[in-house]
Amino acid sequence: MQKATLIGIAQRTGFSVSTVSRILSGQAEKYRISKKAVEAVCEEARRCNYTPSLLAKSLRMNKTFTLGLLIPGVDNPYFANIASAVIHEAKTLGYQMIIIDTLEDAANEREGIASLLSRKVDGIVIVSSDENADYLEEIHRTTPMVLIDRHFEGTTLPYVCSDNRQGGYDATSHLIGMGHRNILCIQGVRRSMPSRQRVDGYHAAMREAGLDLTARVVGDDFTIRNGYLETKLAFSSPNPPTAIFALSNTILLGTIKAVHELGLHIPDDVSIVAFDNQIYMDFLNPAITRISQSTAEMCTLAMRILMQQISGDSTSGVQMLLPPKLVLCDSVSIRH
Amino acid sequence: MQKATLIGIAQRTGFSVSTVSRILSGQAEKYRISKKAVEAVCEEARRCNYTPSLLAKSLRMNKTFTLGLLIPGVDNPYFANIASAVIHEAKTLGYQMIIIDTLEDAANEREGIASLLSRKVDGIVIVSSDENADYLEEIHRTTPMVLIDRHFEGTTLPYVCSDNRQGGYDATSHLIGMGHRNILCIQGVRRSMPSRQRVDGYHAAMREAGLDLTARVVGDDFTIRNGYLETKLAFSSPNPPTAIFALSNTILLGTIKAVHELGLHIPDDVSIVAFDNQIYMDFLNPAITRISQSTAEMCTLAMRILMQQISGDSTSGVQMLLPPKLVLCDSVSIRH
DNA sequence: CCTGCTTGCACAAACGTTTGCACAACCATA
DNA sequence: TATGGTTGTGCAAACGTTTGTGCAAGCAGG
Repeated sequence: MQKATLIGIAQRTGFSVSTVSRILSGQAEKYRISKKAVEAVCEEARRCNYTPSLLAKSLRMNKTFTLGLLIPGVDNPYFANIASAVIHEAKTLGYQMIIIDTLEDAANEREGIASLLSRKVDGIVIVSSDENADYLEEIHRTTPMVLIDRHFEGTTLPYVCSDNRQGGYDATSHLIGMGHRNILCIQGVRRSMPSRQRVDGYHAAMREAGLDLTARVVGDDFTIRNGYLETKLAFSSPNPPTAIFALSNTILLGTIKAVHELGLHIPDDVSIVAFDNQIYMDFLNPAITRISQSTAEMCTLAMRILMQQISGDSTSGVQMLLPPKLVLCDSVSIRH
Repeated sequence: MQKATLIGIAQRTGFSVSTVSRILSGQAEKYRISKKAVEAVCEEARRCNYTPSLLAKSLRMNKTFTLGLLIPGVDNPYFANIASAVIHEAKTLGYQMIIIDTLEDAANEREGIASLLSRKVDGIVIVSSDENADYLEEIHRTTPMVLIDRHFEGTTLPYVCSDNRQGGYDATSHLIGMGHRNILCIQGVRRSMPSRQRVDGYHAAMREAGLDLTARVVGDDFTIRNGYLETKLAFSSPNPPTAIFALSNTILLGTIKAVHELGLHIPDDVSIVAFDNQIYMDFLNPAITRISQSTAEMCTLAMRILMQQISGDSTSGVQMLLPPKLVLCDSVSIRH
């Protein structure tokens, strides 16, 4: 049986394994290997369709050219964007990605990380669903890692996230500027930093406008269901909001569904601002005013930070917040 | 330096590598290893935080517990759905997924496959962007593989796809049944089987209704841009359609944008039926009548087929078409 | 003819596992 | 006292690479 390995080729060409290895890894002239040998080996390699085993190579070199990405939900378009950007970035850097969907569950996350470590990935990119950073800090002592989208307080872990507080503030200020006082804020997973900071920004803007008392924050999930439920609840209350700040694209969809069912119109009956910038938001009628995060840039920067760690540059601990952008559309009306 | 490997543990506990291996891989009682040994080894393994190297294990066992998924675009929500389903299915089966985004490009696809083979993945799931199946057939001779969503003619490669012809037929029939005669069909990537078969179904329905002459098929891409362009073009023609059949969710978005810009209303001025079932379609105003594919089921079945190949059951060559479903919403009006 | 440099290649260890085989020690039976 | 089975463990090969070291042959200069 013909084996398409260095050993097989060595036997069939009569050269040693080391020579074959050097030739096939492009180090022929560095080791001054004869033309004859190079040709014979290449010829045979082509003939038997040689594919180097990255497994063996990785074992020997202690490098896998593989990275891990953990995200809370591939199905959420926002995270799909992140996955897409990370995959492309990785490819241009010569890496392959293993994707793990943690479903917003810390246990899944840990299990996933264990699996990645066992596979000796060269680095980990993570949108964490964990409550605190201790576990990750521990891992980071031995493995390159970068947080994306969600970070932790008081940690030295490198991260690239949006300035969510600013985003929350901008969105709320915009609504206030348009004359709204009774603004409902529907948040995502409470423990997550993005949600907390967006809410912070919301509160800051409300306070600044002397609206502390009318501030209302509800919900606890980045899901359509959550947006739907909280919107319905709010409008069955004695004092329904004139505007809603939906803290994610999924929450937005739920809100819209509820609003439609209630027979209300956007923006005449209720104004809406959402977080995230999904393409379909342009096609909703009306198009949704929103806070756009620069996902692509976030991923590019994160990957750069990861690569630095991998290549051993000790300039670790880089932490960045990217400014979000208010995108004005047609879902906010003036309130007199 | 303390090494967290079998060898290290063996040295530190005084047992042999083989004994340690058997203990740590849960074969202790099979080999009748003493309680004392088991305890000592487990203790030490815990202490030094032992993580088995899947690299070494894979090399030895010739099995990586890793699969590859190639898709034309993670950013397209339809493919994101597929990725999500495949990842979950894989996880329950004990596999990890490497995701490759081919961007609808055959060269990327081949490169990606080469990379996967080099990593010795146990199997490949693929939504192919290639023109024909020759290359894949070649690979399939040595590697378990299953096609998803897109298949090829006259191939023995196993696949699980939607019955796109049926879907195209159903969508078009529905429009015809509602009184439409001038129906524009905006297709996706022409060479892809889904697009071709949906168009086939469209033609069949038109022919059946004696509308061969008014049939019109345009476009060549599963993108928003394509939908937008072709819709604009169609409405600048002397004989604009009364209904549009958009062959994907992305094309639909482009069409909607164009329709809005043209100041037309759905469904009063123009009726629309789309392919794919994305959640946001429910939130467009009006909600879009569509042909829904059972993505989750498709992936489950595909993974089952793949697992059969991996476990060596020679019941290969399973090819399935799943029936799509017409979901009636509000984007089609009656035409008298 | 001896020395020393270049050229071209081979040997063998190492990476961290799994596993077939061997084997010593012990015990029970004949 | 042999014989034979059980119990607990170790040895070493194998998986497919990379790479430091060694070395023989050829050649030039003294």
